[in-house]
Amino acid sequence: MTKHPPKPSKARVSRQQILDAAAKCIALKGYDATTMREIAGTAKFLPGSIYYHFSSKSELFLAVNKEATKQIIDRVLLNLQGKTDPWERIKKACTAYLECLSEGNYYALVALTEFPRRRSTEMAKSLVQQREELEGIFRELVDDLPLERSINRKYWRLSLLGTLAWAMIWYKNEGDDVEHIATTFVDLLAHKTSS
Amino acid sequence: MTKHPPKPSKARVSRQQILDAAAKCIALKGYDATTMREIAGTAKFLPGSIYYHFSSKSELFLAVNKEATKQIIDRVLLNLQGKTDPWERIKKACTAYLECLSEGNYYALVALTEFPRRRSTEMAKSLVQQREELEGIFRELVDDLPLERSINRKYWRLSLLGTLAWAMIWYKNEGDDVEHIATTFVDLLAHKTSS
Amino acid sequence: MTKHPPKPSKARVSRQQILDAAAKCIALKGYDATTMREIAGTAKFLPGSIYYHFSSKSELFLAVNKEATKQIIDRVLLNLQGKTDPWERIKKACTAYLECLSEGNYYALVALTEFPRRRSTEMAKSLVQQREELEGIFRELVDDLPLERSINRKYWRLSLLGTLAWAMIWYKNEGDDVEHIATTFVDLLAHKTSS
Amino acid sequence: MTKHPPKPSKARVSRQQILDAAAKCIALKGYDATTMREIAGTAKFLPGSIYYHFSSKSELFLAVNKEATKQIIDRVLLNLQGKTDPWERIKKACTAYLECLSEGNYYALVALTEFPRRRSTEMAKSLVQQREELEGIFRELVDDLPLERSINRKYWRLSLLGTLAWAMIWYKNEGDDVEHIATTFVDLLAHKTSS
DNA sequence: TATGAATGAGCCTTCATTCAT
DNA sequence: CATGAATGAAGGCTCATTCAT
Repeated sequence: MTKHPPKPSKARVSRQQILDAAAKCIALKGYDATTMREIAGTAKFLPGSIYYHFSSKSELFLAVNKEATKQIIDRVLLNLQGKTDPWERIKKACTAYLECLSEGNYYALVALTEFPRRRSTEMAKSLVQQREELEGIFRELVDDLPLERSINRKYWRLSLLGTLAWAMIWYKNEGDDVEHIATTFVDLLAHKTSS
Repeated sequence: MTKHPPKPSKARVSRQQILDAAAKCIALKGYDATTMREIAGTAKFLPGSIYYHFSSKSELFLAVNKEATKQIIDRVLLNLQGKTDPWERIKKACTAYLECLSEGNYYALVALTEFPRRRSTEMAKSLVQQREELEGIFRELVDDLPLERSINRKYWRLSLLGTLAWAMIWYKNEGDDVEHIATTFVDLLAHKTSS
Repeated sequence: MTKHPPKPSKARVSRQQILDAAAKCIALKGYDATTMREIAGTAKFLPGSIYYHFSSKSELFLAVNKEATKQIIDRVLLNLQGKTDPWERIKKACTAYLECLSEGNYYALVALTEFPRRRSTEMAKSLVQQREELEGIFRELVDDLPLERSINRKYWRLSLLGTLAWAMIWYKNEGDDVEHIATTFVDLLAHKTSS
Repeated sequence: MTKHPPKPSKARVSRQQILDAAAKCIALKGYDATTMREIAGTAKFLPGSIYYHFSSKSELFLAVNKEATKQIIDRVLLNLQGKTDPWERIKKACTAYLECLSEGNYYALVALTEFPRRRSTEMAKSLVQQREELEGIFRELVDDLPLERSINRKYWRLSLLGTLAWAMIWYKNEGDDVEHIATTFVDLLAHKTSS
């Protein structure tokens, strides 16, 4: 007997539309500069309608952020499936991360550009919490690497994460594919010459 | 004949106060969430008074950003004085960069957290332009490094800049001094073991 | 042949629930500050459902007010049953009036606190009309009193009604019972010393 | 040397205009149904301008209420000047009270129609506090009356206040002058025949 | 009958900006 | 130079109401 997928009620569909619209707007203009009217317009709703699905702008934002980290994590886990070599695993994870930054996926951009520091204490806490699982995965991946004993794994990891995050600043969808870039970055830190 | 320091007219003093206040506010809450009233309040002016010194919010922001990059650049150049060894030079530059991120200097934080992408085309152009000189310095420093031929200097530089920028996310003014951190990061990419 | 009580159809029950909820909300916060959502919530309905029973907020309000005056009138008439002495009759009427103001009966509170003056002409007319029967009863009761010829019965009545209405401002359900209070008030105006 | 009255700065004038407009709107439609836009329009300001003088709708309302009680109190005290006979004094006070209810004075109407019970705890406290001074004056006036020992002064006072407050419901600016009405009311309770 | 979902007007408030003084 | 006062557009959010199911 097969398990039925949850019936996509009208509400669920609308929620998704709004979420997508919010992700796009926030990714492009930032949370503060994004208006509920814009989000509504992008989702083809009227302004008031959003509030049937989300009780406030901040709640909507938190939902977008949650979805964003979920998408990155899912992509990373997908890329890791069946891989066992530690170096290959971390390269695959980085590839996933960069794939998420490819144009068109606004969620990931939100997760990387909205700094918790700027939000209210309460929101900040939620944001940090949501991001923690992702960071945890990278921590494990780095811990599994056969690095020379003298190397500080914490800084190694921070360097890699910074390198990846910075890609959102300079990466344009032209030429170099993300897998190559990811490999190159890991190799730079791995003290190997990239292939 | 001695060189007179620029006479600190009342206007210049006020300008500086406003600039400082704006830097602080924008660093802490972001450009969009910062109001002219807040800036005025922080600088102990009334909102209208700002407009004697800056014609608009965006102009004020641009001025802050200019000052921000200037401060980083000055600090980097200061640290480079008298240094000739390429590895020492890049480490010193990184140290300067991280020093600027230390708590208390709001300017640097502005330069790193306000993404041009989010601004109008015109503002974005100005922002990118203002940051270019700083990037140029790092480009030269990297170009001067005796890296193995197989290494892609562009990605090497991007990795380093990302690593440094990411520090604003995790760096807290506790324990480890910035010089040590900077050295560690360069060594990680330099294929050396940090001391 | 027995008289069947009106069959409590589901609709009638719902109607009553909504009416009660509306009375409570309006009594506590006033018509303008009461939302259909609150009423629905209090009645354990969804907002849209109210509109099956009442075509608009104002219609619902009018229905509440009608019920409110009906309840006061019924109570007054009940208290008057079998009484023939004019002074006793008016005291009993006042007692009924004050009883209705006792905590728990939100209807009466609505009738006393929602001033027609504030409503649209049309609504105001309805409200005044609904209240007229009650006022008429008091007019008759006062007319039946053996007052000295020099006394202006209109002002006497207005004074009594004002006195009673004002009770909603200061009356707390503590100590003195309403019958005693009612008697006292009538005696004050009757030029007698209350017992 | 005469004392200069405080120079009516522009701000003070504006404040008064807004206050007057608010009093009128709130008197006619009630606090909840009155919008800041209406108040602004009535005062010939733009909506945003109000907030230069009052930080919120509720603060504005509290200011109106304060002014309202002040006006009634001032009028009462004025009418009491030079009067020493207790009966004459209370009649004069009632006259003042009714004068304030005359059409055109919207402040007094606000004070009588906006029940603290319906406001937030904080606002309610302010409202009650503001009204207390007025009530205190009437308490003293009643205490000074040579009433028969058997009469409960508290209920006597409450009856008079209710009688006066109720006037706002039925009083129309036609015919009978307020002094006559006030006298009549006091006489009704005073066990005298009105002149 | 009742509900889930959407509507669009309207509310309180804030904002960057202006300008006479 | 700086301010007090005003502006008017826009922002987040709520509301009475509707209607297909």
